[in-house]
Amino acid sequence: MSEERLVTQITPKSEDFSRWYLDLIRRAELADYAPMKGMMVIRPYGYAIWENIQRLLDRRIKALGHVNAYFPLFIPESFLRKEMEHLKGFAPEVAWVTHGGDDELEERLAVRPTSEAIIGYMYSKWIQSWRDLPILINQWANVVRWEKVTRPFLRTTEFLWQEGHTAHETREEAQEETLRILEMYREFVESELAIPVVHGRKTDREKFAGAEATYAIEALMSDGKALQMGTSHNLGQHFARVFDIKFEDRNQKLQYVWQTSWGVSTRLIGALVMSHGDDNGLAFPPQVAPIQVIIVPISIGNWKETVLPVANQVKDALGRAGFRVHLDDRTEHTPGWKFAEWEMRGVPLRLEIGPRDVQKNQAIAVRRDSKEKISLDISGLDKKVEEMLTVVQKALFQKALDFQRENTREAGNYEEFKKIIEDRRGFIKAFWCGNEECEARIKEETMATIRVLPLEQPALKAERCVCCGKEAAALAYFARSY
RNA sequence: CGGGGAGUGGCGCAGCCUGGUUAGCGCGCCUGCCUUGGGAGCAGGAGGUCGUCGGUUCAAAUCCGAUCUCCCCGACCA
Repeated sequence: MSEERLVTQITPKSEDFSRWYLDLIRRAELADYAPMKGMMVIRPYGYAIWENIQRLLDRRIKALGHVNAYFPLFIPESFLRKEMEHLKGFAPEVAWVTHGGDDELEERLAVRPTSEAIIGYMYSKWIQSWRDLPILINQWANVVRWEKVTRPFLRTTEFLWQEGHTAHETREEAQEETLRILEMYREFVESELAIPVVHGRKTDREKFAGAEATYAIEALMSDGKALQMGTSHNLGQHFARVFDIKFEDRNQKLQYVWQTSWGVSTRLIGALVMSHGDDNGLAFPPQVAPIQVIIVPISIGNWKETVLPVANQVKDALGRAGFRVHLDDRTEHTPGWKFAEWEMRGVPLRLEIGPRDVQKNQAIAVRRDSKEKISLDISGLDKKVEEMLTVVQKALFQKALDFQRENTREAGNYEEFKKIIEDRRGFIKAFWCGNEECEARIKEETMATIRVLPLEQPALKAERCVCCGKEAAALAYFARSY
């Protein structure tokens, strides 16, 4: 019966993945539509996830020597125009400010779609000597891209992200930084978000406008489509030349700096929904869950005198131990209703405390991911909770990893490739000749694109391109993507 | 941006084709009683002017036009 009721609220995942995703985001109060096209409000329950992501990622960014700063939201048009390749990449989706009050501006201002231009300009003022390098700056900001098709969290007109911008003395240093960040993202997403990824280089066709090389982490969502989770760009000296970012090197020669830029966005929240959610709702990894432990008192008889005080003690104890814990002591809902509600909201661990439990000085702990129930002694509960959250975190990752492995297939020829994409989706590992025409043809005919070229490439012998049959240049991961 | 579908109390929908009293239904919400170990029950009650603007008409949720927004399918992207 509870299953039937849920169905009326959230479309089952198997029936319509897209509606399931949208229903869930609104029912769980992660976000709501704003009245302007493509814009959303991130509600407190959703924003709490972003705060957790920020905290956990910011720690890693700083551990690698970066510092935070903040650059302006507006960028003069002439700055964007200096880098035509960059401008062409973003021009169709830039929002322009043309007036200040009633007065028309002499020069239009772009609402930043990304900050390379304004940061490049500032770096040119700040950098003179090799002693000024490297510059390792990160910014937490909002950016605007006037996208034609939008989806909550996955692609919105305005979104929140973190963008790192570094400048280095040598090409090698910049490349090292680019890969160091890629690894940081991989480790962060896998260990904190419990989402397994594949990582590697993007093809020229898919790389960032103005970059020499783009690297990315990509994950498989549970509908078999890939989602780009983060990118790290080696910008070479493109922007340095345009913005005249020069320094006198150790040999007293004037040269341009070598730059990188990299970012992850609120899209990660959408990835959490699509990776771990099921027909009962969300399932958050404990590391980023807004609430890690929900306490539901079993309200029977004089529970307010007997059960509630114990529940409060447990809440306080877990709170002191550092857990994000919430006690649902509302009187207008039954325990059963609360069970279903908090499962839908993805809380990883539930503690049920009723009169019987109080008698025995115990609580019932229930995992969101497996529904497994066990009794725990209330004394020393924090240790047990810690253990269970660790187990849930690992189990979610393992489940997602199993899914990724089951849905990563090899295609030896184009017929196989097409069949897999049609029937199963998922990742396809296949060889590619390196020719952009094959890449384009595959996209045209199957809607699949090269997500990444893995960094660790097998030694090539007589392998053939899955599309044209000519000599292969690289192994690639293909998928249909968001 | 092209093709298709849709906007009616908080949510999900019916009504529209064939204009005509107080715009219905389920869930939710409020009050009371009674319940509470997997989304309880009964009784009473509040809440909408039909996305927005304009037109046709004696009369518009219903017909016509424009516009905004959402969803799906394609072309473009964190």
